[in-house]
Amino acid sequence: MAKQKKMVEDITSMEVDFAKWYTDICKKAELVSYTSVKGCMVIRPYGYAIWENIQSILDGHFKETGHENVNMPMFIPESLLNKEKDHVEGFAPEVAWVTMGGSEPLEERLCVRPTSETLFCDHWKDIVQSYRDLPKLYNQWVSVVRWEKTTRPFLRSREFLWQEGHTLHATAEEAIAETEQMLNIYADFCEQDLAMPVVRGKKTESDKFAGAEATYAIEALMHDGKALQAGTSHYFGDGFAKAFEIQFQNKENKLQAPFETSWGVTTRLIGAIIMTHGDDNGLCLPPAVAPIQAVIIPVAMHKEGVLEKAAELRDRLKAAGVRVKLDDSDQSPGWKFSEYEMKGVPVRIEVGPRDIEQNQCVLVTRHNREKTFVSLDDLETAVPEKLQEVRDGMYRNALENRENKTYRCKTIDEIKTALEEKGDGFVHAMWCESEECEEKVKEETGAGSRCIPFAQETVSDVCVCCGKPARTMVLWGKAY
RNA sequence: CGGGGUGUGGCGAAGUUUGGUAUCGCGCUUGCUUCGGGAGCAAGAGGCCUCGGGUUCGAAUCCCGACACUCCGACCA
Repeated sequence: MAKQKKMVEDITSMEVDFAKWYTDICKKAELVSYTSVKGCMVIRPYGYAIWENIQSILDGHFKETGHENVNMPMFIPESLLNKEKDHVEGFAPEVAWVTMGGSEPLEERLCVRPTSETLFCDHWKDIVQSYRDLPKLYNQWVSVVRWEKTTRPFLRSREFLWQEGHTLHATAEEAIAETEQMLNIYADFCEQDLAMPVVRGKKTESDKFAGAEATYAIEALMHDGKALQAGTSHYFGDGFAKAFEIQFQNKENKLQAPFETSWGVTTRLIGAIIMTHGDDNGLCLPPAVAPIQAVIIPVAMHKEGVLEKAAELRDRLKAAGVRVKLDDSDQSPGWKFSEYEMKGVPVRIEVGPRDIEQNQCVLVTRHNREKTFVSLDDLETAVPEKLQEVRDGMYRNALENRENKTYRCKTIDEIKTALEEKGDGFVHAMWCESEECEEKVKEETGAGSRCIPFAQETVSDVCVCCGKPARTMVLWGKAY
């Protein structure tokens, strides 16, 4: 893409300072605002509307696959959190504690949920007796708290919004299938609706969720070459069930522990959208989740008939199912062009007296700024077509960026050279499956193991680190 | 949690070295003229200078402390 003239002077250029560019977008596009508590942010209406769209699409998929929504309390008694050993050890360093009720100290302190496995287990213990009670396919849309040391809007905040699915099954096979199904729902959603290519894979032993038998994840590559985990799905085996004494009678009339899964995506997805698609003019939103899919900007709107025509177009598009906004505020057209570009609205529609005379309007797509003239008669079909074009174009750009920044390396030196010369990115390299080698690669190159991709390829026969026979190909990268 | 940087109307900054009426640009309000890539003129409104303690006749400015933001590492969705 040709280098575009920078129109919004207030946004720091990506190339100058990517981190500052990111926070500029978050503030200028009115997605978030800071509060007086470190790491806690206001998600403003425009940012929250993106989340609502993410929610409604995913929630639909959850319901289609038989899940029900519930709501668990936000407090977990310390004794409950302590029941699964690996789980506590994983989360203890970052939980917030409630120790007082009013002015009275509590008998037992309560943790503000960092995740709710323990609550679901404690509940299931009471309600599951028979194989007929299974499976339990639950989900909740809530916020959780993790006392992070370094915080950034959407990417790492102390309180964040997410959905956490928790399911309980009679057999391991069924639970494993559930884990895979949910990972695929996430991956398809990211690729189709967020126009963001992801790598599906399994986390290494050292990187899996606290208490899990296996953790699966989708990994995306941001514009600056850093990796971002966009969603996870865990298989717990019967470890939690045993720790929490959940038992059911199977068809053979024997007591048995059930098998469990959990899976989640968070508001971090909004950060992923920003860093995958944004440019120096601002946000660029995938049409499926854009709060405004098309904005109508009347030109010379004081002239007779312009506003009326614009309002008519708005009503027609609304009836056609497009999330459309008519901006009839008294800012100049040029100001509005920049404003909605910064806010990432996928399609802009310009209508002025000249257009009306010729029964046409101008459609401009955000991701490439291409202009096309369209007959007003065809608007209801032309706009949805453009939205699809934007999604496809955004996906192609993101995929191209990822391909350009994916390196295949046979030695640690090759990794170092690639990252240094071509910039941060994904590295495909072989691994012997020893934790020492995993650790050493991270220490020497800065790139940790992101996952073991399902789509394997053979870069070499030997481990990138120790030279012993390789067992798997790992996706490496510097992570957010 | 370790190391740097910053904190002044909504936003971005000057002023801090050398203590003395809080300044500029953008934005905001009102009016008129404009309108196909951030319009022009005119008149206005808006500030316990992050917070808490000191020093001083007097503190945005000096001293001590807290908090927040931010960048670089370690940990993490």
